[in-house]
Amino acid sequence: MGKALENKFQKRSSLFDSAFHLFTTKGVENTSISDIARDANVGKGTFYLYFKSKQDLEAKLISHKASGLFEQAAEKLMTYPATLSLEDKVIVVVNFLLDQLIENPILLKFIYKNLSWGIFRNTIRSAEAEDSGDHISLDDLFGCSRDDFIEPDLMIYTIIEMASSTCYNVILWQEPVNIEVYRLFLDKNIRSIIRNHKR
Amino acid sequence: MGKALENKFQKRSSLFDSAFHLFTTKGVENTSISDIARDANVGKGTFYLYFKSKQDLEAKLISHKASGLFEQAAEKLMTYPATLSLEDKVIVVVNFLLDQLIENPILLKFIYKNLSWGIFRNTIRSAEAEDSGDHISLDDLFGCSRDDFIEPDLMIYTIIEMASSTCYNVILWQEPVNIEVYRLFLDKNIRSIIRNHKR
Amino acid sequence: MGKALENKFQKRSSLFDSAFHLFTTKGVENTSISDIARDANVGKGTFYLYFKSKQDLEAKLISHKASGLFEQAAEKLMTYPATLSLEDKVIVVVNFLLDQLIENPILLKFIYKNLSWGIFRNTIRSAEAEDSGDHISLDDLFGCSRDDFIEPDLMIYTIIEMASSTCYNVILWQEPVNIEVYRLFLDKNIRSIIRNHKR
Amino acid sequence: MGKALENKFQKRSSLFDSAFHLFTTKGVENTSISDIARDANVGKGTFYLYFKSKQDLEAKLISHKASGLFEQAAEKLMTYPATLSLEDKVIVVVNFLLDQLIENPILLKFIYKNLSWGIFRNTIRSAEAEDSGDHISLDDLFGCSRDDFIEPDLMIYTIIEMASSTCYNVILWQEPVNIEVYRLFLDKNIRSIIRNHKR
DNA sequence: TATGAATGAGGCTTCATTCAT
DNA sequence: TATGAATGAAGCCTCATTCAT
Repeated sequence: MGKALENKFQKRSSLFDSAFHLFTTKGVENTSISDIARDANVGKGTFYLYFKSKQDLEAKLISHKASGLFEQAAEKLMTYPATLSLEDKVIVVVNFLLDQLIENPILLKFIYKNLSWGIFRNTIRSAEAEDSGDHISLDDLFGCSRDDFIEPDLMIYTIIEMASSTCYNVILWQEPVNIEVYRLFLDKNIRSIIRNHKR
Repeated sequence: MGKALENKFQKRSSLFDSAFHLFTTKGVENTSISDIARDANVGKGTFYLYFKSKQDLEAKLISHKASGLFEQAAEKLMTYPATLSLEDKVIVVVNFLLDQLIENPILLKFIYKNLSWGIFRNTIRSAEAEDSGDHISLDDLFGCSRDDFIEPDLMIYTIIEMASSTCYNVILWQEPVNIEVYRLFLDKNIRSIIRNHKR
Repeated sequence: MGKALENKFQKRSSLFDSAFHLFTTKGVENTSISDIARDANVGKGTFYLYFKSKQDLEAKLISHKASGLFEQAAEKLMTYPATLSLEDKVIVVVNFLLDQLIENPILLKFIYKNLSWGIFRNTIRSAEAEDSGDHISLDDLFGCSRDDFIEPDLMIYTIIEMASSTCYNVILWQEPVNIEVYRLFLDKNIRSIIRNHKR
Repeated sequence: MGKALENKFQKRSSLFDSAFHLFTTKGVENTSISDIARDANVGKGTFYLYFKSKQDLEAKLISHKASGLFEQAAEKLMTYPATLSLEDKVIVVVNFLLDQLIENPILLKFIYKNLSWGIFRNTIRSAEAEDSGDHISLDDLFGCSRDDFIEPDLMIYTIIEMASSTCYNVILWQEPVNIEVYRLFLDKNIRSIIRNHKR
């Protein structure tokens, strides 16, 4: 039983890995379920035992990858004193994510358009996903100082959207400036946004 | 001759309209070239007289729509005194675009992820496109006060990315706040970004 | 398992039969893959499980049919005493093939231009084909008396080309003479060619 | 009028040239009427003013090219004394054709499968073609010594089929021997065939 | 649970042919 | 006579999905 279960997880994991590899290499469009099954050394029919469709797999894969990122960010934050101001906490998190994506541009390419409010909410806040168990909430991330801000959700939303949408070109193509120059302004802009939301 | 030429423009235009309608209704993915041709009352082969592929049409359509938007924004700006500060000019333009997209959320849905640096540069700055003739430059938009700013391109880039990526959910789903609330903070944030780039 | 394998052979065989029927009836050009699949009571996609393209099927079909013919010729030759002169052996083989094609003009029509040096060498001599296993060599056919002739390959080549290219019109259209008249001269001419190559 | 007629011939000729070029370069199959018209600098509709279809053009082109060859062969024969034996005349003609095809393997490739009894008869003997006027008859070629042979048509047929079908591989691929070796045997074999038909 | 052969709908694209100019 | 835009039938091929083993 344990072995069967292990085997099951292994197959699912293998499908995830193959899909990620193919999606980032050939593009989601040009990757067929056959391709994924073949690459995962799994029968074509087996795919349907784990995922309803390519879209289903794609969503779960994004969720999976994004979860991993945010988890790591949360862990990173733990290493800092809890007394850190929210402003500094956000900076720490954003810069950590930036570092991750700089190191792993393929991951960036994949979750680019999806690492935004929708996925953030679904990934971080919800517990409906099957990948549940290891979720963290927004409040976990930033502590319970929400009362100090006007529209704190909007604030986070704006920061995430701005950071994720701008970093894509900067990291991948050094456009319109390289990442080091960009980081200076990003930090400044984030701090401004936070201040604009202070009560 | 004149008639033939007129007919040609009409066909191309008809294909554009049908494609826009179907893309925004059913999604680009679920729209086939057959669908477009049928909707445009045009033979399937006729499509290929005007576009190389669905991707080709999509790119041209985005460019076409975005061009239109920016042109209108530029015209709008003309109605203001030229002595307006760049800060105010940007605010005027962004708010104009916001108004357009609020009025036309379908257009927003379509150009959403594309109204960014890449398309902005290609659409506004370049003249290589076949749809040329009616392009406007970044300098036309904001005057020649670039020297007053550090990394003015990055500044514009950041503003465009932030505004376009945040407004999507706000306009379409009133998430995480409604557009009127959002506008207050957007203006503040834009002004902060501009100030952060002042020399 | 045995059943599945049997089913597979049956499908392939069915596709072969349908293709042969349609190719000889409507011509290769005018036969679509859809036609073949429909005639074989097989899904269109199934075709591609067995053949890469129509050309692929065509080549395999020619090889298949020609192999069959030459095998039978070889078997026929076995029934004659081994002491037969090469001249007589060739006459026996050619006349056997002629008889086969007279009886089966549709087969003649199909393999007509292909039953020549290229296909002969590829079909008879090579073992690289997937349909391998039942190939016979030129030496098997004629014994090892090659040393008695100048350019024995050229001799066989000339005979095959002459016989195959002439018999087409004669068998199918009785042009310029009927087959019985033709046979008299063919035998004489073949014997002459063989003598012209004798050392 | 003369100019219009000249223009007409020029267009037809241009279409012929382009078709020959494309047919021998890309193959008949892969050449579309559009290709031919474009290559000939002629409107697509214009094609249909001169030919009914690609097949029509192909037949006329083969006829055209083969006619040219045989005409030249006849002219060549004129330079020999009329007292030459038929055997020698045939050898002269065949060797002349061989020389032409050696010099122009592209032409060989094109008319290969077609330079046989059917086209020979249609090209040489018939007068129904639109390219008429410059035809020569079999009798013109060989004089009126037909009575000296049994089945003279079959004799010529056999020689033509043998020579044309064998020379293809020999000239183009030097298979199974090179052309110089082949020529020795070809001449011998032709002479044998003629003798086999002598009364 | 795992497989992969079979399916056929439906996508893309080409091209012969027509016809208004 | 000459053109080439327009057409839509028809071909090729892919692929998500099913199902018997």
